[in-house]
Amino acid sequence: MDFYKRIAAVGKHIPKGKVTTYGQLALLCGKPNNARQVGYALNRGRIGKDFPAYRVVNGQGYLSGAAAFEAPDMQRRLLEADGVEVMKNNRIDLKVFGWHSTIEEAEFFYDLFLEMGI
DNA sequence: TAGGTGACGCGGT
DNA sequence: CACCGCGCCACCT
Repeated sequence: MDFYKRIAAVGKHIPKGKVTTYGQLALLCGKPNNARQVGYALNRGRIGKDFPAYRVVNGQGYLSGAAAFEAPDMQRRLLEADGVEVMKNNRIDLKVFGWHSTIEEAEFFYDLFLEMGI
């Protein structure tokens, strides 16, 4: 299993106007205890330039990776361009903008990984 | 090879 | 809300 390739594959399905979390990506990729590695991979650019890293926040809705973008407010501006409301404290209301993936989607990705051989 | 690190997460105080 | 501790684990020294 190639964790990083899986992350890249899932990233293409995060809906515009929604955000996901490190933990949820790890879960969908089959490693529920590897949320830290998702952050690590993004920080080190291991996923790929086309991956929408700005749509990933931590479990509390905070833009914990904002400092790693080209500009400190880059992630915020990209999200607002998506129609996502970012609060003053650099936080997002996950109840409203969180991507709540379903069991069906989890199974979809499981099958996708199988097809892709990753 | 042994330890330190961290875009994490959860539970407790 | 703010801390804090702990479990987690691929990567780096």
